[in-house]
Amino acid sequence: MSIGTQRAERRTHALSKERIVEAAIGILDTEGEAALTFRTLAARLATGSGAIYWHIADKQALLAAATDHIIAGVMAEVAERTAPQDAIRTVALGVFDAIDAHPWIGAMLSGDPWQHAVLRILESIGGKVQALGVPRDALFNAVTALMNCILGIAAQHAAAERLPRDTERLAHLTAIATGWAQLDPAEYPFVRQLAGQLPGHDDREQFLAGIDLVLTGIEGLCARAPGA
Amino acid sequence: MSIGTQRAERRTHALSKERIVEAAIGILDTEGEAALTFRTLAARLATGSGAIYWHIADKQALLAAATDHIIAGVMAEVAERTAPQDAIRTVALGVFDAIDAHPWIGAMLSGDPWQHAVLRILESIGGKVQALGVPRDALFNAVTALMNCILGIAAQHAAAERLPRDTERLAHLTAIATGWAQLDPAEYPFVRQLAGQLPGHDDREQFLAGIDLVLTGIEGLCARAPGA
DNA sequence: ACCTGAACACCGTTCAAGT
DNA sequence: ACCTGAACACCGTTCAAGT
Repeated sequence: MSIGTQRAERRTHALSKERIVEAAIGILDTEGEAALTFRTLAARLATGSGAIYWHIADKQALLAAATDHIIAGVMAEVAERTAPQDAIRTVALGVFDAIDAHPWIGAMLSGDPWQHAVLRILESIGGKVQALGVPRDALFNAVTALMNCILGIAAQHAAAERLPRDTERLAHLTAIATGWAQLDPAEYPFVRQLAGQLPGHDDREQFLAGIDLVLTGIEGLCARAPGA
Repeated sequence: MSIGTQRAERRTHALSKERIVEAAIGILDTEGEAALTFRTLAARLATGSGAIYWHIADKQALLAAATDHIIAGVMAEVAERTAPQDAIRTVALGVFDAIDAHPWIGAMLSGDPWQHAVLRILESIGGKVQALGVPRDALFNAVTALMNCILGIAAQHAAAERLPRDTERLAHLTAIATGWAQLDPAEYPFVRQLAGQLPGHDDREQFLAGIDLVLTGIEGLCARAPGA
């Protein structure tokens, strides 16, 4: 949506929920969460701030709609014709990459379990977990646990990444690790020991390792079930 | 804000970071997240709003300090002399119950991985996971995954619980489930199928089942390591 | 029906001035 | 050193008035 030279060009079409949501995503992605206000959004859409309320209830609904727009795109892309484990990893990585590309959806996804974007993920994962052979009475807990772990790990990653643009990742992590190393040895022996591994770790690998732990646990549920 | 008898009693001692944090927790717990402003907090402390800034950097630091205060209390209570698995479950349930009692810490814990409260949990869990016999090169990923799952699942629960006081839990869940059941069968077959189990489920059991999945996965890591 | 933009009721934060 | 509270620069949201 980068128009380059001028921004608030004359409106060619009427306002719509979709155009508002896309403009909001543009602001969130390029200028960050704090930059999205009804005033900046109205300016970009070349309208009054009150006009937005004709199409969207309030700011929370706007953010939920923006999140849903992105997650819907991700879920539409994941292929179906692979083994359940791989399909689940694909969905999980899709969510991870989406949060990485749009950090602001991290807080949204882990902040409201009833929003539509979460339902999409639940649906996408659900059938695959079922295909794994999880017994019926364990399915509810297994699927929700898996989804919450995906959202939880990905959200923490997104929050960790949310730092001043000029700070480089390695320098930032090194600074944090130095802080860990200086903690009281009597109170924080384990965290101190972990400090050295912090700067060098790979986020994506860390994420997938976490998902695989949950998948291993879910496979354990299937062992006692008969059949495939 | 109901002053009851009277709230803003004469200050007997000087302001301190601890007194400010405790007053903030009081407001957050009794009146909710939206009710905490520097004005209401200053009123309760019988001081000017600017005085708070002498002791605490800004609102984010205030919320982080309040979260740390609560988590520090929880971590101090967990016993040490049990088997690693049980000890981990105890810590996890402690976090779950703390988020249940103080829903506002849910968003805080899953929104900033570098805050001190998260370090406390990491430290508390870390030694126990190590005691489980996880190989050195898998420890970092295993511990962070477990912690993020604990925070992720508990945060989703806290967010789900954050609803108008007059709505009763069962009625609310039933309404959500009805919405699920009315989704398009072609697009949401799985979620529709899950709808029936939503109103009757037990949150605490759901949480523990999720943690146990991760623990099973972690035990799988230990199998290939020699020794205990 | 849909849009405009001033107005309302707030915020977090700062800072000159007090003690 | 520590506190006061008015002032500043914002918010989200509403609503009479326009087209």
